[in-house]
Amino acid sequence: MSNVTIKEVAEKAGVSIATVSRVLNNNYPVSDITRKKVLEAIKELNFQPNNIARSLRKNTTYLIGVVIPDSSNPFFIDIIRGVDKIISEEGYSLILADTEEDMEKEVNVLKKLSEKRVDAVILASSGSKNEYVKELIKRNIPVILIDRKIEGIETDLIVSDNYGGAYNLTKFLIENGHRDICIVNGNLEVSTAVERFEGFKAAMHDYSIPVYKEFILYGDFSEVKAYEEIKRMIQKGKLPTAIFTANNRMAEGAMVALQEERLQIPDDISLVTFEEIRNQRLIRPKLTYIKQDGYSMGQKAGELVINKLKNNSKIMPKEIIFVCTLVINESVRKV
Amino acid sequence: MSNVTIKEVAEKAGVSIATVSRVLNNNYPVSDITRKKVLEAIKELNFQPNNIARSLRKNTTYLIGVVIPDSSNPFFIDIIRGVDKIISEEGYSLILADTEEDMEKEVNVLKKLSEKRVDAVILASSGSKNEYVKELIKRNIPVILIDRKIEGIETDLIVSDNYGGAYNLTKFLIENGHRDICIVNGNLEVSTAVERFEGFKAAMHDYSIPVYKEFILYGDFSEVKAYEEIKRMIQKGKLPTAIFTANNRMAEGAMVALQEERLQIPDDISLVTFEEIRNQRLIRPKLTYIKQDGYSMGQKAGELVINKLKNNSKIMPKEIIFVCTLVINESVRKV
DNA sequence: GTGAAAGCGCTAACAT
DNA sequence: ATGTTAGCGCTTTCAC
Repeated sequence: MSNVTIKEVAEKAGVSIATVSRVLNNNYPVSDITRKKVLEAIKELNFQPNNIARSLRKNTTYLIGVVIPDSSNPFFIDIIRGVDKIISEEGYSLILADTEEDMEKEVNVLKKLSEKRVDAVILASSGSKNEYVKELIKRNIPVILIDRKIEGIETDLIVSDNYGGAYNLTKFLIENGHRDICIVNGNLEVSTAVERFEGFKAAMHDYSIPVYKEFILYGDFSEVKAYEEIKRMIQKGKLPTAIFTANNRMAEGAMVALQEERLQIPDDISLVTFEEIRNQRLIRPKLTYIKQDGYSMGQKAGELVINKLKNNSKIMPKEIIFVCTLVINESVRKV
Repeated sequence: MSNVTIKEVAEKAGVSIATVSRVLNNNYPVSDITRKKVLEAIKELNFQPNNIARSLRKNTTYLIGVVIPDSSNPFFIDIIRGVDKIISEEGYSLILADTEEDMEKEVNVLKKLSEKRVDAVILASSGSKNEYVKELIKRNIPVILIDRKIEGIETDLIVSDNYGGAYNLTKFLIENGHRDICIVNGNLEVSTAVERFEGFKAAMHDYSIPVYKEFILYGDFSEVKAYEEIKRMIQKGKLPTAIFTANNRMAEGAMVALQEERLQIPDDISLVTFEEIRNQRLIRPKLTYIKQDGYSMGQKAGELVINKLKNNSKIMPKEIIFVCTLVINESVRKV
């Protein structure tokens, strides 16, 4: 039931509150003897500084908002872990918000974070348009975009090379003789989905392979939608020789669908995906996929934020692109 | 670069700051005409209330700390999601902290949360002893323990029936004819590990089956430790007919170890585990396991917290036990 | 090296 | 229904 303040400490130590503040912050000269008295009083009273008062005064909360679209996707959890690793060492805490791929929720969440006066926001957006982000920047809250771009926002950006990765993944299929390739897209309101689709189309184009409309499936990054779309395609009867899913969750949905339809990977159909699925090592066959490094991306975001906050730097916004590597396993057959 | 305050709004609207506060909080009568003026001024100035000032004044932050031991374990992420679901609807934000099964980190994290004046803490502890938690409670910060108990703390508690679940899981093995059963324990400083071990031993005892020392493995809930311990046991040459791992991560480690040693589940050896592994559906064989409901546990924790905060209730601490169900799949052979 | 005092932006008790 | 004002707990400028 205690709520000891600096004032009580000052009284107990027989000094002014200013002095207590000085030993607390260690930023002004204080004689050894008074310092000792103050520290003793702090210990005896079990005093704990009130960071809210400090925040009000200094206009900084040591809070960083991290906004992700899907906390059931381990990729975003990796990002979280990377961010936390870096910022917690510097005394910051992480406010986590999951928008569930919903732009309306995203705006509400950002508003809430802004009112709570977070020092910065790291955002993996649910769309490619979000005017409210400009509001944050105007209010002097640095925003770091991670994984997903937003149109018309000049700020730091940390992304994977989605285009290049998708291109290489498609190329790998083509070089293995595949021509009838099905792509399961993510939500095309999101930059990563668009870029992966573009990379796919570019590779097909470069090898002069037609892209059939019935092999372009429109998913939304969720497992269930991918599952449904693939099921529907199969039941229509015309099958591709290979499927490319635009993220890990949709690959999981694809595997379940193929399993249910008794289509063997890779004998009956090949499957590749962007981003590793969970427990890859225990799943047969192991999928050929494009590896992203969410943890490092998160760390990088953390570093950028800290740097920005410490140096209050008006440095030019950085754009950091993580190269993705192609990991070849056993889910592609030569045709 | 803006930082509009209530004062500027008041000036613009030609009223006092108290009136602005009143329309903001909507808790005192204000005439329609003044309200309209104020709202207009707010809109025009793009005013946003400063929650730090409000927090200082009202002594509440609408921040809830959630402390977990391992954010790479989807069970704890489920808990987070459940908590977030409930509290975000009520305007609260979630500060996430991962202690990585490290008690020292845990204490530091709690200290930080306390200084940041979170309204409550939901804690899945890394150990069964944590004196600092008492400190929080003394400081009037409600603490809800989730998943893991702490000795000598009188507070709300949300746990699985670890003892019962482990008992039933062991019983299932026994009823399938197994006698040489190996258990891979979690960190026995943690209540869940102890209770699962106790449940295991009780079942063995009830069926008068000896527990051999060489079949008691001491893991720490991590995949790698379980992997190593099982490898070591196998290489010693004496094999059980079944293995019981005390959590999902260790089951994953076990599967990798068995895979590498070319031991087929369940033909060469049976495997069961507490808590579902990731992507269970895609892994052969599907494991027989004890299902926990992290999401519901998290929701329950959220509800308890909200209830506590809203009613400032001095209700007796609740102890909520989630029954665990045995899910029978194909990883156990009859012997 | 230390103290007095202003003030961060808000809420709420007290006036009117 | 509205205004005045004290004060939440701290930091920091200005004196001395």
